[in-house]
Amino acid sequence: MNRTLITSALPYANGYIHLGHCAGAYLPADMYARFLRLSGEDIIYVCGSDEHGVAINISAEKENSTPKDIIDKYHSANHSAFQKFGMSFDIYSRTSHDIHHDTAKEFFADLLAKGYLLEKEEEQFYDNKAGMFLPDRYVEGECPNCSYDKARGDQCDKCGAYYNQIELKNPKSIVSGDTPIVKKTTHWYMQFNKFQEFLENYIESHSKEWKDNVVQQSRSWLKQGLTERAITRDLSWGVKIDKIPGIDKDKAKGKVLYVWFDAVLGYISMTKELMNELATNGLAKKEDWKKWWQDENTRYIAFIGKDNIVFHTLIFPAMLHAKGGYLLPDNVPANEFLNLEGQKFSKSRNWSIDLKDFLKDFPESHYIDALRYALAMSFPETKDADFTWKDFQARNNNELAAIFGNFVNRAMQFMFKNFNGKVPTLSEAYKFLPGDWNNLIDYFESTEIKDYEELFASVTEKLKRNMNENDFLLICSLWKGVKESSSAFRKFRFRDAVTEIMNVARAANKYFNDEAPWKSINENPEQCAKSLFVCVQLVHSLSILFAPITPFASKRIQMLFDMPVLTGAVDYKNKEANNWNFAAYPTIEEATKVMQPSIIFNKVEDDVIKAQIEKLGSFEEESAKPKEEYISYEDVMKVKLRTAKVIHAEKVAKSKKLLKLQLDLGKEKRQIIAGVAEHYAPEELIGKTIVVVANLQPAKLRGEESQGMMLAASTDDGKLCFVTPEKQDFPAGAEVR
RNA sequence: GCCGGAGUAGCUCAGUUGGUUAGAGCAACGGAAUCAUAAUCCGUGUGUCGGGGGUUCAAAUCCCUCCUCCGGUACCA
Repeated sequence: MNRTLITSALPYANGYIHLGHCAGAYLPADMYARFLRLSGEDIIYVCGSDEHGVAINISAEKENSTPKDIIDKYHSANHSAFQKFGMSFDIYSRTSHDIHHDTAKEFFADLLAKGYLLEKEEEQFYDNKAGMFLPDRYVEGECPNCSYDKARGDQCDKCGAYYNQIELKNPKSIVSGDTPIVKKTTHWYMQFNKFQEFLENYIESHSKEWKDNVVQQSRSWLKQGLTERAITRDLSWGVKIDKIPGIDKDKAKGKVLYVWFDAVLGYISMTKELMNELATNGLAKKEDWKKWWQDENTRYIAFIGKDNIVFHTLIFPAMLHAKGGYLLPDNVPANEFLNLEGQKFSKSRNWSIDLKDFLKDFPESHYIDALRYALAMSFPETKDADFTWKDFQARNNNELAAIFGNFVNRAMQFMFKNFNGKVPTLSEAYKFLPGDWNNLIDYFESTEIKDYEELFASVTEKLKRNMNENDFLLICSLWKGVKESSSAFRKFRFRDAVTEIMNVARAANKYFNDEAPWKSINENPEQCAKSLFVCVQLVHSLSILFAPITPFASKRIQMLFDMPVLTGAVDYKNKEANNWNFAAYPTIEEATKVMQPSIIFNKVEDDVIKAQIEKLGSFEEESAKPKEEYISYEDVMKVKLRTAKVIHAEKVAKSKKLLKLQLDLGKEKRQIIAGVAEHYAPEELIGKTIVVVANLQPAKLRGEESQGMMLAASTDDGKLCFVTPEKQDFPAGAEVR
């Protein structure tokens, strides 16, 4: 039996999952997992919350709670949303568990012992009052580059410059508000440069079968050359390293693993956790996690979004290789990004659909199936794709409900009304049909496919004794759908797989039309019985083929028959059967009792869609207004604003956003570099009177001196307009207050 | 600016290593049918394959150049 380990990128427990995430790393993985389970493969699908990192600390402080509260909140919210969405994780755990900490520490200890980690002493800010070092965003100060006074420790939000935090001017600890002191601290660096050649070979050995975007991005990183990267931080929240064997306890005190180092190891620790759980039920041994991570017969597939590529193609593989004995990903099928109604997902603009919100508005399982289907049909497999509500509606109404749902409904209703709720019994004239159907599929299976048409034409009359052209064509379509979808799934071409499956439902509708049982029920009841017998097989087969996409609907359909339900869900006791290929065979016996069917997919009305579209971009309740801090009158007076007339404006060479403005301030002339080139053409500005900050410390931008700052209003979504005096002919150089 | 990616039918997208009249689904139009949620089935495409140039017997596909869009990165005082 083939063995496949599947993981999806661990969602960060500091926010809610939205549809973009689902389309990127989760739904494809779930479909793949369900498909493989239905194909009789031995698989586990592992995922969970990533619960460490500075951002969680900061959120906790902002919300006046603890990191534990934050991760509990988001972990349980995301876990429950995923469950309702039909995700078939074998385990959805969290990196805050002890077993994870132990696993991460073991990796660290081993890499340390092997000499892959470098200890480096560096200067960092230390808050005496709080008694802690101040990593990244724990310190604010004036940007050394642009003098912005709320610049963070690692990067300035305003100008985007990166620098070493001790370069900040007037630094302040955001913990105590005190001015921090500079103190020496030790951090550990992983020497990724030592794996450059190994990783180049690794990437090139997969360059043919991996997606282009994945290979390209990995190559691009390798081309720049891998460098040493810090893998520890001074923080109280995370995997503590001070008790690791062989480490200097004093130096390691107060240090935790940098989140990117520990998060990817979550896949391993969660696998261990799963095996421990299964062991308590006698379904596995505790040591079995090694089978999944170290046995060469296991394939490892890591599903991610494109933002995670290098972590899974370079950094994690380097870690696994350094540790030794571990499998590297066989494939990293990264999706591109999903847009929403033509724009990027954005929480701050409320341009987003959180999974939990969808589930709240559309709690019925058929809507969840519809969402899965609509997303699957627009997976960003080769390029960024777009999700629109109208597309969701059309996919549901015109395809899922009209083609698949309608076939199931018309066939089952007809049978229920005309055959007393039982699968029709075949008459003497059709008694060979089930057997020949089986033989036909066996024949197809045993033949190499060059051309479907040719293959189908090669079937002799002997193999289809009781079949007419309709029966034969339908069986061919079914088998082709089973084959082609399977091959598409294995190539991670999910949209193609779903299309192939939908084509089977189309063929089934055509069969029903061509056989016209509503006519033959009177003219030729024996043929009518046969038609319905065939249709019932198709209903069951479709429920299996659709299971990776619409597991809830598949379950409802299969519940109509008195048979085991097969949706590719987690089931450790029934692993062997290859139900995927079995879907091509007739499996429902004559005279089987069937339950009364009901409509499977309801339509989505226009007003529902309209309401959802209107919700986008608007905030339901007034979000708590950010508290503006008051400043003193003196502070205001410190800023000298003056009117200025633009004499000349031109683009700064080789820059996208910068304009060089020559200004008349009455008594003097000045040059200002302004980042407005994307909003104003130079000639639009010439002659305008604007307002500038006159006493700003001069700075150099792109080699040009800038002596002030031009006032402009801007919105979160990037609109910008400059501020002008109400009377445009107002004298230049006038003070503004 | 640099590095990636993209630009194909009204819409959403396929087009594998260059090879016959460029495809699918949806929408639109015409027809058939009335078992079924007016749901189905059949038929219907004059697309400058972003523009221009080049290589080739042959280019959506390879090369050059320009334009537009999206990421990342470097300049948003």
